[in-house]
Amino acid sequence: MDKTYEPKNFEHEIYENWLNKGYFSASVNSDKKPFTIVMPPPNITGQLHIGHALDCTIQDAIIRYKRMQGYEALWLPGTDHASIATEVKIVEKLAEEGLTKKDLGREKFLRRAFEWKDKYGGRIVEQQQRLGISCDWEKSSFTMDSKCSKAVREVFVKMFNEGIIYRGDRIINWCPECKTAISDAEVEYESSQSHLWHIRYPFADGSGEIIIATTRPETMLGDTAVAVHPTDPRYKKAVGKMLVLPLCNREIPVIADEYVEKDFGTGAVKITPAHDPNDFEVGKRHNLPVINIMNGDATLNENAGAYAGLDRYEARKKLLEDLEKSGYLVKTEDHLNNIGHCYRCGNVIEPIVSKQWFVKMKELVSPAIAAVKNKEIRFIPKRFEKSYLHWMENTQDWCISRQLWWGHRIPVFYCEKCGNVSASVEDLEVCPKCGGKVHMDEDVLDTWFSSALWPFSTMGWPTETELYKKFYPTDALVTGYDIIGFWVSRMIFSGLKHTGKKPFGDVVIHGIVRDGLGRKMSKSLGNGVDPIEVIDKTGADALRISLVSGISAGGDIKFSSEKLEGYRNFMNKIWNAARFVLLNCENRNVKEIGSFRLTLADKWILGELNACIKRVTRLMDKYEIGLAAAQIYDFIWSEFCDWYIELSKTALYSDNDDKRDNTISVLLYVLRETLKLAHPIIPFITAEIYNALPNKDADDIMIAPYPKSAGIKTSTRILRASFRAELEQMRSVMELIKNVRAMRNEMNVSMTKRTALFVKPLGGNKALVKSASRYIEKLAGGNSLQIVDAEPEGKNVTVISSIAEVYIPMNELIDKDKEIARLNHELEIVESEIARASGKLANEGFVQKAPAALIDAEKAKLAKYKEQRETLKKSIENLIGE
RNA sequence: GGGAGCUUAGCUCAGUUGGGAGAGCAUCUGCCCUACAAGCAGAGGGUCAUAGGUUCGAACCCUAUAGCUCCCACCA
Repeated sequence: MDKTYEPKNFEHEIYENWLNKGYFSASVNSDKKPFTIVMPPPNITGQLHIGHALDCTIQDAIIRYKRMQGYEALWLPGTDHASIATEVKIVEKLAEEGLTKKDLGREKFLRRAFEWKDKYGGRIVEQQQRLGISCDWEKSSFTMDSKCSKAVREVFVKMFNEGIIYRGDRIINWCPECKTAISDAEVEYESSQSHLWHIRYPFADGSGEIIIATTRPETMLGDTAVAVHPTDPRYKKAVGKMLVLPLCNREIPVIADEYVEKDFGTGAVKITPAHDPNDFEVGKRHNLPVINIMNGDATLNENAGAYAGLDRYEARKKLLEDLEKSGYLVKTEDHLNNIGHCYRCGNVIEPIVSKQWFVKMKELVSPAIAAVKNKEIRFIPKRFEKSYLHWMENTQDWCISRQLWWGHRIPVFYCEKCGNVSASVEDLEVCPKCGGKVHMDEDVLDTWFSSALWPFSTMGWPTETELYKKFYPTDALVTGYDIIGFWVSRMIFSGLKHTGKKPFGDVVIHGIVRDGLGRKMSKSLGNGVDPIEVIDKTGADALRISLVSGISAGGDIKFSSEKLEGYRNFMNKIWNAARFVLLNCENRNVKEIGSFRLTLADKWILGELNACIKRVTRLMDKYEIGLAAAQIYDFIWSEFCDWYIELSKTALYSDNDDKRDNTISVLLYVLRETLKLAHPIIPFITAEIYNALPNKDADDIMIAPYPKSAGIKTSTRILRASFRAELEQMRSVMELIKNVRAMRNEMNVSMTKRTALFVKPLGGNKALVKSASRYIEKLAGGNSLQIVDAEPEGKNVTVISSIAEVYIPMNELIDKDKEIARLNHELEIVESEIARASGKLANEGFVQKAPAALIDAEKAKLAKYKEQRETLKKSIENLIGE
């Protein structure tokens, strides 16, 4: 092994080997219980960012864990065509060449898009592989490949025929730049300083006027009413009367509707059903006409009369001038309001009435709500259930048509002869009704329409493939909380509706990755992190574990170079620990655990390992990867390296071959199990070291059995591995050692200055102290150790602990006054402990109501501290008396 | 406006069913001791946001308040 950890030297080779061996591919013929994850498909718009790396790491950790536990683990990868996002990118690129979509035409445009997909889709796979993820590449899907497209068509036609998909007029968000409808979720609101214009609308009978307030005066050209609140006394008499729309000379009624807020503006609001979603609803309630005044490019149309042809903002300006001239404009107020922008191009969106395709949500939502409420589908953490239910309960019909080219073309065919509209899985040439010529709908489907089918379309549904039969429904879905509404909810109702089964059981939600300052990573801030650059620098494992550590329960995660460096150091620590073990293996006879007598330290580390396995398993089962990682970190660094390796040196550096064989066998065993424990999170380094082990229990670590806390399995039996008594014993030995070390530090006696140690065991701890004496001597800086019954003659430094007192002959190196001061400080601490414990025991309520075990423990502590108090007092007296 | 979450050491966060406040980083002290200076041994540092309540006992449970974050809806 190299002296320092150099991930570059082995990560690639290890990954190639995994691919060649076919370890990632799941078999439909296996007898093993399946465990399935489908990957949330990254958009093909570009390269992966750090958020994907997080998403992938979590999934990979889960799938590797399950695979090692003996499941037939399938992780199905793929990519998403990302209709609007990709189309925008391609249009941008065309613009660089001086071309437009129209110049190319639909067919050539799509060819370009597929070229784009091949290029960027491939790049994404390369990046994912650098991360080391173990998905079944051969089963990889793309939302527009033939099997996914087939599922899309099947679903569309089915829902069309059932009347769940319908075409209708609705207010949709129109992006005048992208020239397409975008869903509500794709609108981003930005608060901006605007104006509230007050405009006079006179009554038709000349009996006065109503003043309305608006932020979008140009839409008044499409007004078909003015609404007031039914209980508003100011307008009580006005309801039912007619108003003359200024500049248009059209008459519109005054209506009463609860929607109006009395306190806003003037309490009277103009109603423009064609250009405002709320007004549209009001219009429906009152049977108002709908007048659309706008073209797709946000210029005004012929309904705008004199303003036709003008851009929306020019029209606003001119209209305001005209209103002012003719005295209709009462006043202009400053007003802060939220304006919707297209999430892709940033243009101000325009609510417009238009003909679009919709999915009727009413019947779809109730089974989807029930599946979560009756715990068939579980959100982890649970609180996201509320997000989901809230979204589901408030969702409106889903607008699924987009005026784009890149995507699944809507499989609807219009007969030019008889006007029949039909949906078909196969392309139609002629009308199925009259045989007349048909043409296909020009629009494509919302990207999420195909994403919604992802858990089963990727497995070949509607065909009952072997894959589908074995692996569907899937087990876990891992994704960010930001797409619960967009995606998770739609997969749930789609799965239930089309396959009759829930698409997955557990929804594991994680947060988003932020920078060190807690800001979202974004291009404009320039604080994004390229996972590949990080991997080049520190290796994939360090990236993986630093992403996953510190995340818990759907919380956001901060990513910083300090954190990354910390985990890179951890990798180095593992590397060197393994090097230590392997270097000491030479010429040693490796034995099976259980075939020789274990020392106190051996039993202790095996007990700690066992406890660690238990905790890690429990956490992994709860998808708490971050907390599991923390447990592993702690065990490897604080217990295995800092203590056991140090303890093992007393045996390893002795000349007793038996002891050396035994110790190296324990070291190897613990190392191997620890590597397996950590492998799901840090696959490369664990695999590289595992390959070098003389005690491998599988051809490759990724197919080795995951450690179990049930006990240590040997060839003949299972050993109990909790070693509870030894854990306690060793911990008190460690406490003693630490106390001596702390004293040395305080008294400026470096560890290199070895001293004699006189140890006086307390209570029944003589045997324990005796068996641990070599450890104490070595780790507490002794050059000799003697077990005594009383403090030796002469000046000594006294160190107290719960199992023993340690006396170190004081030579000229240690100052007497300083030692007295130190002991007095110790005494203060002990006194305060005595006060605390006796106070507690003097509390009647505590003694009566607290559990007996707790009271006993408190009494024992009190006794121990009292004993320590005596020791300290005596030592101080001795020193003063000298 | 509706909903969710957060507030613990200088920073980033853990803290399982209520039972003596933890880790990493940073700071300070001392160490190159044959795995590792990307390291080792120590130390300092906290009114667990605030105010009440329940309890023998509260970081944890309940109520209110303040500050921050996110999601949803979007008021003309």
